[in-house]
Amino acid sequence: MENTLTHARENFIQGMSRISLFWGFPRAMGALFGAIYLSPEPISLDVLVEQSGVTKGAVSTNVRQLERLGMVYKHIRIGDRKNYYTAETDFWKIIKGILREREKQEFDTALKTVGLSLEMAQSSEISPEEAELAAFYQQRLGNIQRFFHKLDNLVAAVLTLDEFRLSAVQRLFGSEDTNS
Amino acid sequence: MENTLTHARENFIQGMSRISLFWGFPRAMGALFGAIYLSPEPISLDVLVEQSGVTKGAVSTNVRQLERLGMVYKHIRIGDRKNYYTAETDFWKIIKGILREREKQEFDTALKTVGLSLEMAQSSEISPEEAELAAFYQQRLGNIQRFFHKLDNLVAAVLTLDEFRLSAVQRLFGSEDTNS
DNA sequence: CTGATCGTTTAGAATGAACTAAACGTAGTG
DNA sequence: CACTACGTTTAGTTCATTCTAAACGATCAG
Repeated sequence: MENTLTHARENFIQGMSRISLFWGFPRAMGALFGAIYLSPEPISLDVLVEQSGVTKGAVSTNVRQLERLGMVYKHIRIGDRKNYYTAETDFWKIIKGILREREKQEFDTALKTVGLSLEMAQSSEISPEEAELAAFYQQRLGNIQRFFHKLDNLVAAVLTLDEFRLSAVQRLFGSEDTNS
Repeated sequence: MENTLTHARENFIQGMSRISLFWGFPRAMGALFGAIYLSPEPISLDVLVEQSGVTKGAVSTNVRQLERLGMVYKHIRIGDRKNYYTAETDFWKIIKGILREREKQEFDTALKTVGLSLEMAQSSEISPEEAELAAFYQQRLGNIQRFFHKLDNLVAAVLTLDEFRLSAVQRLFGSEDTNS
């Protein structure tokens, strides 16, 4: 336990918990990914329990989430009832997976809602004395709708980038490695 | 209440609540921004209470958050103790503000944590029999550190884009307005 | 068939954030 | 100087999510 590498791992796992939480995932998910990522061989559920400090049930649940997001992979060995996990090491791929998973879907419902309000504001049942307000609504709702479309397209565009083009884009803008 | 425009507004406010929640903000924040955004004139706190269905205390708190994020502006009228608010309509500016506010800071702490673990893994106090594992840790931690740096730079790059260049970038990739 | 060892599921507890309601302070008004 | 009309703060409650612990079911070994 007073091992330096163990400390490094524990610190990393803790950091990944924070990050996970920040991105709206359960704390345990980050911790588990951290542990799996720092395992040189496929890691089993019981070792995960020990290294991450998460109970068995939670490990079972959260590891499945990770799998669903394409962040880890399950390995089954013949004649061995344990499950072993390895981490996806292509982070860019992970990001893309997550964006696809949640951002996309949420964007659609957002657009649908704004669209509905916009339709209402364009409705013919609006009395003359409200015409001015209706025009204002139409303008504002139209603007936000266009913006969401733009953002949606931007995200979609980013999703088409592969690792190679990503670097290219970054070089395009700047300040690569200005520190340390 | 059976007014069409009112329905449009209520639907929009509700949608903004969802979005707010999704981005990790309180539900009330989105609702309030929605109400302010759809007000043709600077809107006062009591009207906000009425339109958003949020209580006075919460309005006071959340509206200040919105102000801090640069999403709304406070207007004071001489000889009038009420506060009036208007919405920032440049959404790109808003996004940038939010990114600066949270993403940036969180990225820094993430990088610091990974850096610390990496240092530990490079420590000289590591026994020979752990050398192999240490090398593995160094590799993995180095990789994730580089990735975070890349991502950080990417976000920073996006933050430098103004409305004009943004459109240019989007046109660069694609599918502008393929629907509706 | 029995026992042991897995992973999964579930019911309940704990945690933390956000909302409500009410008290508070303050600034204008008559 | 009261009185009223504001915005702010706070204490307590509600609510949703996540974690734990334990029961469960299934699979493999002997």
